[in-house]
Amino acid sequence: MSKKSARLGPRGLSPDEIVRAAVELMEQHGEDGFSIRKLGAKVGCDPMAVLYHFGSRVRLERAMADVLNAELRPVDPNAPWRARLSDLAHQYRDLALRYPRTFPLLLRFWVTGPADYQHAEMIYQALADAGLNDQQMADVCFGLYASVLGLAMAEVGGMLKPATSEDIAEVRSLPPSEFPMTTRLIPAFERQEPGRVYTLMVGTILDGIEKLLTAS
Amino acid sequence: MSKKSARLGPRGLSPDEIVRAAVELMEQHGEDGFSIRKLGAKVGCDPMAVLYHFGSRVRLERAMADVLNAELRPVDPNAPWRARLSDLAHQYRDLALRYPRTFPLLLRFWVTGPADYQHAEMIYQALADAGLNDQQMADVCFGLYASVLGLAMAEVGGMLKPATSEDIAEVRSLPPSEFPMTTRLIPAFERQEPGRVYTLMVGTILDGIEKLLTAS
DNA sequence: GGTTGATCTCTACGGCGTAGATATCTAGTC
DNA sequence: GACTAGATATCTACGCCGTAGAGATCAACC
Repeated sequence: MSKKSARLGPRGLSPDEIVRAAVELMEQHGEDGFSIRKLGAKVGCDPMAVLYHFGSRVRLERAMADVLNAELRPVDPNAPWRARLSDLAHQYRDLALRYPRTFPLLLRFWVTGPADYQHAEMIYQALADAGLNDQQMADVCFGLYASVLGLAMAEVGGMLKPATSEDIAEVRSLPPSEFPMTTRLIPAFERQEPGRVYTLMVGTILDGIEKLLTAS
Repeated sequence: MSKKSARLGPRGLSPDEIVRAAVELMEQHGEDGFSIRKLGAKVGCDPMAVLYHFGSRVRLERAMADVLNAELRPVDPNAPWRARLSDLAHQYRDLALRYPRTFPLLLRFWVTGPADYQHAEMIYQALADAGLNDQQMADVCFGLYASVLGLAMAEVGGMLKPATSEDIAEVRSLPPSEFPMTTRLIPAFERQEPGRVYTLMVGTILDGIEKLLTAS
């Protein structure tokens, strides 16, 4: 039961272990500190063994993205559609926070594997329950997914961080006559909380979806 | 008047020309075909001359992102706030379509330079005219920006493309019992139009922002 | 015990970013 | 016009990268 791979080679390497080590390496040292050679050193094998199992660096990265996607859990199908979509959106945020340096791979490979279809199915279901028509469902599903990933990326990319004193200093140096709103908002920047921005924005998008219903 | 740089070196290289050539090279050959050595060959100078002017590859990429940002034009301050935000959102989409291979740099460097502050100021103004309070303005501005960039990225990354026959075949191979919605939506996938998805989604987000007003 | 095929390692190649020393050119001073 | 100082551009070399291709190793089966 502890061995999941039926057939292992002489070295006992399994692709699963390798890709998990890859994600760990990426999280520890970031993109710049990530290479197939270092991954080989980490798992204790020749770098070419990694390439034997994955074919190329790009395909390894796809597999890494798939590892992240596989951590998403199904939403409660009995919950209201808004709760389901909100849940899923926050799961993506949690994923981004848990794997900040690997998460960007999800943007490079929009569809990483079969698991994606299951997530999409959940979104379609929720949108159908909301009452959208087929065309709207297809469009909104893509749009919602792209927006949510953009929001999560902004967070791991550092855009949603509360402003540092340097940021504030930079904003203060702007001429207030040209940037009246920006300077006026300085106190708001200092109160920036990524979680609140994310939640507010997801709620805003869901409100917009709800509006679609009344319009049609 | 045609010379914009007051002081040029012996070779006549200007950072402006170099960075423009860099964007062109990126668009022609993509990220994999982009390197400082090739850029040097393109502009006809030693690769190290490029690094002399930009310090490092990362700083060059920042400058490339800034070139794209600089192409955004101010929105009409007399237009209604929705029209202004919609205009700006579609400008980002156009930018992505015009520079599909360089555009991802905007996600790597959320703030590329001073021009960004002017765009942010426009958004703040629009949101203020809409009637949001300060905290909402700060939060929504970040969230809107992240969402719009996510949508634009999805488009250049290929997620919003109309489904190819291969995609359709892949979806058809899913068991309809497990993926009832996904299989039902196949006709909608075939009718996918990136522009419509983008417009719908931007409208949806703006609707959500409007809803914020009534709530508070 | 020998064969076979999957697994893994070794070696080498061309390309990369860039540090550091060096050359070249311009502008300013006398 | 010669001299200098500093900006501009080049040259060389280093260590790293992804990966192609050939070869070694080993488990499973006849």
